[in-house]
Amino acid sequence: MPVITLPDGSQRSYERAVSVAEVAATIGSGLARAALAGRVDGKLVDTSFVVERDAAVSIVTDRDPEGLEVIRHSTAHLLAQAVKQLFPEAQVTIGPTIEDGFYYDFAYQRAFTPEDLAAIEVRMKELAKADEKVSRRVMARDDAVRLFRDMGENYKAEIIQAIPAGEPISLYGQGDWVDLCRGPHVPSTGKLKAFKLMKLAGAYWRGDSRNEMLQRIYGTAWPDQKQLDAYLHRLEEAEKRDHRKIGRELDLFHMQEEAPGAVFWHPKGWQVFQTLIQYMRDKQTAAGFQEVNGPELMDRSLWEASGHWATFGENMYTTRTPDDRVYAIKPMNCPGHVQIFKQGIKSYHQLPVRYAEFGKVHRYEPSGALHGLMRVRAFTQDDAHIFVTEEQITSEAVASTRLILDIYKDFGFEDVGIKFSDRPTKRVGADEVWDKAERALRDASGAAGIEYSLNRGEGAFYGPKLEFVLRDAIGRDWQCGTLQVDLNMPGRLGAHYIDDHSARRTPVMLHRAIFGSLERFYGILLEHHAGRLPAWLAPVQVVVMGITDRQHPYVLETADFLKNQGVLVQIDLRNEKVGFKIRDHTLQRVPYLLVAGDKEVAANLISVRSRSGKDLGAMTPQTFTERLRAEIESHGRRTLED
RNA sequence: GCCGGCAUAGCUCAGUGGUAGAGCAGCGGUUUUGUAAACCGUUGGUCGGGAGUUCAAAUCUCUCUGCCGGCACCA
Repeated sequence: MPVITLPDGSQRSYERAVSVAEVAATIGSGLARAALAGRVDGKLVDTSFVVERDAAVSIVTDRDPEGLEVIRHSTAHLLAQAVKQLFPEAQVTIGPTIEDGFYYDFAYQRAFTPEDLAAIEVRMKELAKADEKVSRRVMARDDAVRLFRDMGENYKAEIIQAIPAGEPISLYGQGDWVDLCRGPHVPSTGKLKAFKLMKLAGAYWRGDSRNEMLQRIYGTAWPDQKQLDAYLHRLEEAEKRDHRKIGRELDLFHMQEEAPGAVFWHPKGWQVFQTLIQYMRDKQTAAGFQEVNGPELMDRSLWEASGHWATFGENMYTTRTPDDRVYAIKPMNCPGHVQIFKQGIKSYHQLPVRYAEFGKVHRYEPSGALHGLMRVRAFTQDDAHIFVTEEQITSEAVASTRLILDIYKDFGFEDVGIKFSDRPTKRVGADEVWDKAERALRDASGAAGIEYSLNRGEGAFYGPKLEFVLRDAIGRDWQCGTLQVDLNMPGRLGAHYIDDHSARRTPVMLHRAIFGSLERFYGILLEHHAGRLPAWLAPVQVVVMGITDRQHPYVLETADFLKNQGVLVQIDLRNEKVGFKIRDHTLQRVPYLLVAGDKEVAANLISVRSRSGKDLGAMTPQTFTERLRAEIESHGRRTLED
């Protein structure tokens, strides 16, 4: 005689044990139809789950996040069912849900083609339309292993084998198809109304590159067609802000096959790059950093001493010179900075020593990893190394953390996540040293009052790190900044300072980057702003144009004035209608367009239009410049449009 | 690096074995223009590189390179 408590607190009692579906039906027929799963005392279950004693029950529908999960998970099963019907030889493996959808990995003797994908989707729609009942049953582990092995599903059998023997295994079936699954699943395939297969890809079995490659089919699923369409539209919008496309359209940079993973910066693109560097230079100088510059090429012996040769060697470019020496092109700036630190004798009075470099590094990345500006082989780091005493670690780490978060705000990134990466398998230094370094970084995090998630085994080979992760305008995460405590490399490279007892001590080195890779940060900015860089970053801040060629002298004069005030300005004297010029420069995402006709010339004014199409009225060039300067100094927090 | 796809004019893209195309951009001209595309004319490509099949290859095959989407790796 279960008494069931619903989410609104109301209670219903039943004569006998009831299923979740029956509970839904007694509440209302609409809810019964919408029920995808249930939550019984907090546990997610199928609608067929039978409640035998008093419990808190809620009905999960497609309006609940869990409901959407269930839809996606069940759609993954539907995909596998369709694949097995069309390609009986294919073996199933795993099919989890992911953000916005799901995937399923299959082992099959030949590659699936885009045509196969279309056929699979058609079959999925047929199966959904047939509205087959989804049933759940439980069996002992070894029976399940035997069942799947008999079906020729060796991967699945391997997965189940890994489950502890005592645990019962739940199987889900629909029509002729059965799969191992924890569930829950929709009660019948007819609940799956809006899905689409997205792409084919390779994926290693168990995510290990030493294993064979399976074929992964990605799909997306939503409660209804409208939400599916909205999702597909979002993808199209995201494609429009692809930095590679924007870079070409705005003539910022290009890449070509003779220099894979390296960037050719065009004049406008380099202007932005320089703005980023200058901004960071000013911030760092104010924070007590000194800019240095180390050599690109250093002898192999130095990289052996630093530990790079052994632990990072396969990512390094090397060159053999006519005198038969082997040099490596620097993949990191730290060894160079240690050399600078080592010159002369450093006293503890001088610490912390803060060296910063806009250092261009080269790393031989796997060809498949390259991706526009986001993943390149030649990139510039805003790399700093702070040499401190052990006592200074905390205060310096706290100061760096503050600086990092402060700088991200200027770029409009308020949502910053922090990860703590501890010792990796491939590392240098004794475990006691790592214990100490990890403790120091944890203490510093505590002192800075930041929260982080743990990223096990992802530290650098020389020390643990904090990683700062930005979330961009379309919700993607990008790891940019880093702060690392290094108790290894200074000693390996023979750095020391003299302490207050005239003794030689090895300094601790903090590695710190804020942009991380300037190239990548630039790409993130382009996508974050969809190319509409705020005026303080824009390569061309203003275009001045006339209506006819009568205004040309005034246009030139105005542009000169702006230029002398430090504004990045271009003129447009082309023989075109003003509408054409407005369109052209708007597409180029120029923040402000200044138009001069006879009226403006007569009154010494300029008409101002923003790239968003807003008419900001006529003002003197002087007023415009002052307002633009205020916008630039605020890093776009206050604009002319406000 | 691995799996799959793709590579045609500056850009976006047609062209599936029989003389390489369109729109935009560029160039020349006309037009002197008031806030997202005036009009007319016109230049431009060893179809990513190499090899092969064929009377004939942008098109079929092999191979190399690069790019794209994933995986693995990672800033």
